[in-house]
Parts: sequence; C-alpha cells; structure tokens
Amino acid sequence: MATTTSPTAGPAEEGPKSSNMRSLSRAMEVFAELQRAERPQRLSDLARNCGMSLPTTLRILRVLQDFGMVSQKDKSYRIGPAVLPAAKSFLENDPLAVAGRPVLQQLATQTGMSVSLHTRLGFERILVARVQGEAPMQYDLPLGKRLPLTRGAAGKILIAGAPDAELEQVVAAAIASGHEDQGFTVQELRSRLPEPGCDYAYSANERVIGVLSVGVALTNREGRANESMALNCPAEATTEEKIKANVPELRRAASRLSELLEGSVY
Amino acid sequence: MATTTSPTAGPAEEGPKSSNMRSLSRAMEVFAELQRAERPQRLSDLARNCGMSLPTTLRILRVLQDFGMVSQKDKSYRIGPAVLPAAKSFLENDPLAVAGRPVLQQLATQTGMSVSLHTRLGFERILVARVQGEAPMQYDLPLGKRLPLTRGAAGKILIAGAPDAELEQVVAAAIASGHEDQGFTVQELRSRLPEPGCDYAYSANERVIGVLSVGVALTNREGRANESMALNCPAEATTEEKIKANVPELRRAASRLSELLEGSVY
DNA sequence: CATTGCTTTTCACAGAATGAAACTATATTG
DNA sequence: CAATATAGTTTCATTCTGTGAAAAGCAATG
Repeated sequence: MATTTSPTAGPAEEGPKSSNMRSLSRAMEVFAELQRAERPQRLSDLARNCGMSLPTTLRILRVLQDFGMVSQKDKSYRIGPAVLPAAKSFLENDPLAVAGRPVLQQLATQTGMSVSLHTRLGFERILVARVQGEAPMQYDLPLGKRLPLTRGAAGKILIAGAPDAELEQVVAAAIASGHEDQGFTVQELRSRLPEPGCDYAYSANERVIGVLSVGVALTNREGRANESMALNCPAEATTEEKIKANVPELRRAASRLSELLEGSVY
Repeated sequence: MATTTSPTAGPAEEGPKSSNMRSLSRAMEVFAELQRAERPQRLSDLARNCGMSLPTTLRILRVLQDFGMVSQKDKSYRIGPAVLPAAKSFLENDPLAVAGRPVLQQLATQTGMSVSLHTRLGFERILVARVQGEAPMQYDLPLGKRLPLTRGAAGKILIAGAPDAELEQVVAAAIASGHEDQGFTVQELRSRLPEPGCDYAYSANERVIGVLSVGVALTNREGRANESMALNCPAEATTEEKIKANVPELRRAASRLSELLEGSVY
C-alpha cells in the first residue's frame, strides 16, 4: 500500500531483498505493468507506476521493443507481438498444457462438465487449458486469464494448507487485482478453504454467480501444490451433492496427469 | 555461421554494437533461445547457445523464473506460464489484433477465402489473426506462428522495396529458421518479389504446396510496411486469375484497417 | 570409490546501469 | 500566435551491479 509497485507475480512483496539482476527485474516490472494496465501507457506513467526514473524506463522499453516484447505507437507503449510465439511455444511444448488437454477431454466426456487446468503464478493462478462440458459455461474463461487464489475451487485448493503469512499475501494480491474488496481478511478466506485433511475444494457462486465447482491439486513430487484441476457446472445443471460425487473421478484424472508430468522424459 | 547466437528477432545480426542494457538484452536472448529450441534446455546448453557464461545464464534464468517467464523442471528450463496472460493481453488490447478481426471476417465473407493478418518481427513475420474462408485450409496456421518473409504473399510484400542489405539479412534468417535451404540467394528472392510499382504480392505453392495467395501491406503513416494482410485459397478452389481479382477488395480492406489503426485514439 | 560432467557459489574487478541535470520536442494556455 | 508548461530524450560522472574465473558442490557413470 505504501509503495508504488505491487508486482502481482513478482518475487515476494516488493521486498528490498531483491538482490539479483536489478535491471532485469525492473524490466520485468515494466513488462508486467504494461499488462496490468490494459490501455497503452506513456513513458512517464510507466516510470511513475514502476517507481523508476524516466531514462531507465526508456532504456528498458527500447530493449524490449527491439525484441518485440513491447510495441510503441506514437508516445505510448503496449505489449508487443513477440508474446504470441512465446505463448504458442508454451502451449505446444509445456507438459502441463500438452499432457493436460487429453486428460481434460476425457474427464469432460466422463462427467459431462467443463474441466479446467490452472497453474499458480505468484499469488494468482492462470488458466492453462480448458474443455467445455455438455452444459456450456455461459461466461468466457479464456486461456491465460489471471484468476484469484481466494475464489473458486481451483484457486482455493492451491492454498489449502498454507500458513497465515502466505495467505496474507494472497489476500493482498486478490484485493489489488480487484477480486476481493478492500476489507477482505485472512479470517474470511480461511472459512472458505477446505477443512484440513480434505483434499478437494468446493465452491458455489463464489467467483461467478450460478456456477458450482470442485477442484483438486496436482501433487508434485515434493508435495508442493502448484497446479490444480477443476470441474465447473452451471447451478441449474447440478447440485452440491452431484458435483461432489465427481471428486473421485477428478482426483483420479489429476493424479494420472501428475504421473504423466513426473514421468515425462522431456 | 561463425557465431554461436543467431537472434532471429534480435537487433541486427548479433552486432557488437549492442550497447544498451547488456544484461537485459542477454536475458531476452535466453528467452528467445528457449522458444527456438522446442525441447527443454539445460543450463549449459543455454549458456553455450547464447554465448554467455554459466553463472550469468543461471542468474538470468532465476529472475525470469521468478516472474514466470521461465519454468524449471529438475535441471531443465522452458518457457513459463506467464507468457499466456501476456499473449492474452496482446490479443485483447492491441489495435492490430482487435481491429483486425472484424475486418478479416468481413473480407472472408466477401471473398469466401481465408484471410490472415501478419506483423513483421525482426526478419520474420508473425500471424496475428486469421479467419477461415469457405474452402478451409487443410494445413494448420496457428496464432503466433513465426513465418518467413521470403515465402508467401504476406511475407514477400513486407520486403518488396527493401535494399539488398536488408534482403541479405532476411535470407539469412530464412535459412536459419529452416524455411530456405542453405544455398538460397538474394537473387532468387528478388525474382519472387513483386515488380517495382506493384503494390501486392502473389504466391503459388510457395510456402505450402497447393495454396495460392495474394497479399498487401498495411500502409503506415510514414510508409514503412510492418503489417500485411493476405488471402489464401487451396489451388483446387481458385486460379491465379481469380485470386488476383480479389486484390482490389483486399487492398480496400487493408487500407480501411490502416486507417482504423492510425485513427485509434487509444 | 575415483572420475567425469554439470550446476552452483564465491569473489574481486570492470564496466554497465543509473539518475541528475541539461536539452529538445510537444502540448497547453493566455 | 507567443508564452509557458509538460513530456521525452540525451549526456555524463558516479556507483554499484553484472560479470566470469576459479573453486566448491552434486550427480551420475564406470
């Protein structure tokens, strides 16, 4: 709150401990800021919002522009076209995205519900893959969307066992991104999270009104939950009971995918 | 050939003139290298291919990883999930992509052919938007694909009036990316390009066998051609004459889009 | 258990990144 | 249209960051 920058995905909370590669870190801040602000940004805006001097910001932008990560129109800057090949590369090569799609597909067929696959990034999650079920979701949920960890089964399961210190950062990020309002507390968040010992999360009307969901985490080798898989269904097509009945299937699909990821000889 | 790095999209040809922001430039090199190599890369591979020391490469990777631009699995690195939100941001906010889609849609309806929109990046072009026509293209051409400037109407029109020095770099890039084979010369390229004075390019069986295309450039305020629009059609559904008959429509759509871009008050 | 290859840390140095200030271009206002 | 304010760009001296050599871990392999 006190500081100017709030790196949603950055290392910790803008800690003064950011020792390494200052110029590179700052460049990534600028890049992140350009995404955050959906409108093109002027040099001075970027400099102010990122808390750095005009010359520095300008130099960073020039390099990023050379590589197409940023494009300039007149005096305003925005994200550049080079991100498209990068995203394509990710979607075509990352095991999570690649191995995830068929698993999601099969699960959607089995359950008739929409399935989505998320990965944690900083204190948010990102939609990496999605397959529509029979009852189509009315709201759009496009690839690459940044979503909160505080709402939705797929978000909550990623912070299920987390310590308070971390939850505070999660809450702060959710407020900053507008997914929770100002007064939201860790207390309230805790009350939403699954009971200790429960390996899935449930949500109803939490992120989107009229949608129920259940989510499980992919279990990393070390046990750190970094990805999650969820079933979503419009309220009129299911009930809490019915959607929870699919948790075993979901769990199985998730662990199948986990194994694929671990075993991938890439 | 002599040097280790070949920054496809980088500034010039790995010139020793890269004065500014060395660490940032190098980080972008690493990032580009990760995309080029479709398989995950080990630290030492990256260091070697980018021509930098192991510690430096490691430090760069760590920062990029903090921001999700790179992800690490065991000892190998790949492009990370943060590129997805970035690409989403581009597709939703960049005027070219946003304003382009409806224009392409209308043109596809009018002509019945597939329409594509490209932007130049370095010595390649990138597919930014695409709409399928009646006769569907059998080959896949996904968003973000890197394509050569040496083949296809949409590529050639972007280098129509270029000086030899530039064409040489274009040829070098096309060879490096495997789109042309070793012995390809500027001479040969020149013979494919449109005659001086002609404002559109034509190609048949050039990049993809069995496909004809015509392409025009979007005219920037200063006249620099940085984007192009093309019609593609399978050979069995058209002829050189027929597809060229659509050039006026194509031209009109392109200049309409150009105007939209110039006028955008973003 | 020695050997080899890769990764990571340490450290002293060079030079890259930095911001203040000067300067130029571009908007705003009287 | 002149005057003034604001934003962008360049210059430059200083400082601290980025750098690679070398050494220290670590993991495979024979």
